[in-house]
Amino acid sequence: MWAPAFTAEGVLSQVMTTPPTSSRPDMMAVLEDRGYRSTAPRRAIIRILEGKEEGFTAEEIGSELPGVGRATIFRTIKLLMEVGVICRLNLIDGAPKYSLSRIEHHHHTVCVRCGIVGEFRATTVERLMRSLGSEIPGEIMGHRIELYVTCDRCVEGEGN
Amino acid sequence: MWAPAFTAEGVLSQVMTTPPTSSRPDMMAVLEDRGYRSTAPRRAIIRILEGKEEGFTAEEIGSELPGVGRATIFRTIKLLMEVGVICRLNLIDGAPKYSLSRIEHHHHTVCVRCGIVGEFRATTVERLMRSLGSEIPGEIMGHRIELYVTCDRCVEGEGN
DNA sequence: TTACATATTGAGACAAATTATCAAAGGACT
DNA sequence: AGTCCTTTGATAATTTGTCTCAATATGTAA
Repeated sequence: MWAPAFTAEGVLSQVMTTPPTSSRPDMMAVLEDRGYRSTAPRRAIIRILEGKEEGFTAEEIGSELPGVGRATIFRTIKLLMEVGVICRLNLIDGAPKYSLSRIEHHHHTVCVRCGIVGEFRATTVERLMRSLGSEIPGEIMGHRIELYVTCDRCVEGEGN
Repeated sequence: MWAPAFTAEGVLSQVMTTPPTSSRPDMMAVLEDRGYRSTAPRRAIIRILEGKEEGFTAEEIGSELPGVGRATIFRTIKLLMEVGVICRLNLIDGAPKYSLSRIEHHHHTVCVRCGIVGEFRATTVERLMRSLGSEIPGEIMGHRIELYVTCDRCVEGEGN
């Protein structure tokens, strides 16, 4: 068990990494607000997700919850993405991973070695995106930025 | 058959979209330079790829080349990615798609409706990435930016 | 141009990540 | 409790790749 890849520290509005304790939405409440029912499997999945600070895979959740069907795991993940409380990202090789969305709009860092996921938000990024908008044809609907890094932890443990 | 989502026009170093005729590397030559053999299946795949202006899927290539084994399609795509002449990107839902790399380093626009892919390069993006580097823990190894848009064509044909 | 060592291919099994089907079970509301 | 509609689990099917392995094609040296 270890601390998240990084925490906010000395960074201002420019670049803002997420402290692990930043407030998260009550995921079940969000679902209920949208008319979805509060069921035991959903609550179980959400409870597991709440402990995930650095991204997770569907398989990971599944194996922590034998008893809950695989299809339900995927259905719930999909639902949570729809309502915006988790989001999907891709490792360099395209392998899927999910992450909690604790701050409105953000982007991810993914360690190319261990796959650990971090979040950051930078107002400059948003500003840039807005200005790109006027140069690029079509209506911009959204964007995704993934920063591939070698996390501090992997840099240190280089030799093993 | 239709024109690419957009072409360079009135945009300078700031944002630079790719004109469809921009010079592309001779993909087979690139492979040979790396010691890979020039085989009939590889040449066939590359010939198809050369006609793809807006991104393609592996399945698409496969169905245009019955006769070439599925494994070979994937192997060749992988090889071309390794040598850097094509790259992989993800649709909003995570579905994979590939695109020719006609400019060194670039990013993609993907239509959320029709999936058509465009490329752009913006020096501002690179500058931003460099500055993010100093704020984010770990060594930045690379990044991926995808802009999800509704392309002009889909905006027009709204009602069908 | 033949001859060989090795790279490449195609078929098909296998794997991972989802999605679809459908009958059974579970919530919400009266 | 009863009803209606949502959700679930099991399992089949799909999609996107990778692996194995025997058969074939290439590049190069003779």
